[in-house]
Amino acid sequence: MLLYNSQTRKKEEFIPISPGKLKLYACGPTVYNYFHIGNARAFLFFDVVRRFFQYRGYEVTYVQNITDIDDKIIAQAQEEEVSYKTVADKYARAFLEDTAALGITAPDVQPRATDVVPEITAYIEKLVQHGYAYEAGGDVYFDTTSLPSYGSLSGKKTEEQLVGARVAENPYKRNPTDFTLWKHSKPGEPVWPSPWGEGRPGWHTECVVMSQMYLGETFDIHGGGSDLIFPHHENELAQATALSGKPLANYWMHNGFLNIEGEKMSKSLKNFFTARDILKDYDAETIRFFFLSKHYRSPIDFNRELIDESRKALGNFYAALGVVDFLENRDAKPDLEPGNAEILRALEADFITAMEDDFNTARAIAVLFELSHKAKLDSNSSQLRLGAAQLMVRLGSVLGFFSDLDERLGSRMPDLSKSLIELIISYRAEARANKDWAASDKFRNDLARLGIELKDTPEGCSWTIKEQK
RNA sequence: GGCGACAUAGCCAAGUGGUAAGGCAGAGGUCUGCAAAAUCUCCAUCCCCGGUUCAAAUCCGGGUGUCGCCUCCA
Repeated sequence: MLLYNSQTRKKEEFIPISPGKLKLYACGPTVYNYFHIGNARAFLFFDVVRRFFQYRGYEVTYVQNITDIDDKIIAQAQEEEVSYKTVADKYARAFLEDTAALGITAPDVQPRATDVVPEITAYIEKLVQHGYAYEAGGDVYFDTTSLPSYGSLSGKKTEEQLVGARVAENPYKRNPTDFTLWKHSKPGEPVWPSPWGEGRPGWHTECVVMSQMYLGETFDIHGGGSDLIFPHHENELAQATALSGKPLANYWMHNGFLNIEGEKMSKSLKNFFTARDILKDYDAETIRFFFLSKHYRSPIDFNRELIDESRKALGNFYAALGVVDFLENRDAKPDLEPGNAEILRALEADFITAMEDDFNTARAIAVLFELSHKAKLDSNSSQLRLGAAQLMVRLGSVLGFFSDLDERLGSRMPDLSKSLIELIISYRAEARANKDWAASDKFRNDLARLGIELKDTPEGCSWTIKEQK
């Protein structure tokens, strides 16, 4: 298993801390608004990381924080003219709803910053005691010059930061790169007690505390979007290194950004899409396919034409399932000739190889297409076709596809409805036998209007429910 | 100013030394009452210029172009 480690900027062989176990932490949302489609990419990707390790037999512990203390939440509360807590609760709930709608399995632990404030203040106290942090003007800052290794994750040296000069002047900071651990409160802001007076913790400390609480001093993978490398992850690492002298995570993984029509997504350009909005137009698996069809570290351009393409491509998988009557045969054990069994084994190996090469999901999807092709090919034995379809579903599930075959393939439809459809099809067959094409086409068109698509095959007429969206 | 990424067919996208996966779109054939589906066939020499090598999309150097981070941000 090769992973690209952002810290070393190389692909490295993955060696778990405990054999057969994966401890994974990925940064979750700050709940000040509905999360956008770019966030969705990160959440989806780490969902796939988790799924793949599980498929490979790992016992995975996946922790994702919910940041519910933050300046942006305070600002949003003022804008909506409601309480701070109302905003945090509202968007935390929306986050859970929308990730579930995207087919993302909930992490094993989803701690909230507000639940761990005492632990955070204790952590900051230790940093102060050991000389890595100092109080100034009611705030507490981390002294970046106290840690020689500061900058090792992002490759930034503290001296160079002075040149950039984009950091706002703060008279209390000893060094421009020092970052806030604790902020004193202004009137009307939510507060928690601390040795430095009432205030609230900074973002960087929340994450390091929550990750170590549930995963230990050092865990396997820490992930998030590439913009988090600096300063967020750099600062988490600095705090952890200061206190433990050990790495926070052995591997740092960061997904690439998403552009909208070739431009950076931003509210001012009005090209800002929430996942919630996109889910109104596209189903979750189409969005998932769209993201996974490109490597996770590459930037990706989001536009409707490309997602329409993804939808069509994904439809091929379902077409293959329809061809082999998958629902009726999903549990059947195909009786494969040795040669055919070997073909399927080789394809599964290809899939694993692709995924073990730093999560090459694009190549993994190509394997699914090969399986789909095998399932559809008339000249293949019915046993091979079924076996290919079953493998396609099994491997596709690792990527998060095929989550609701019953719904998608229509077997949840009440038997009465099914019987009615079959009845209409039998009338149409009668009309066709009498070469009454007008009647035949009317039956087909009327059913099509209801979203039921008929296909005449050599074995008779089959029907599928067309995707609604 | 510092750091980094990317450049493959009309579009999307794999591919880090041995002569270009896959998807979408397109063209033609088969099948079909028609449609759809299915199936068969076709469709690139990898931004430019040098270099290394028996051999490079793949390594090195130099260009050009696009993008990101350095400030809250997935």
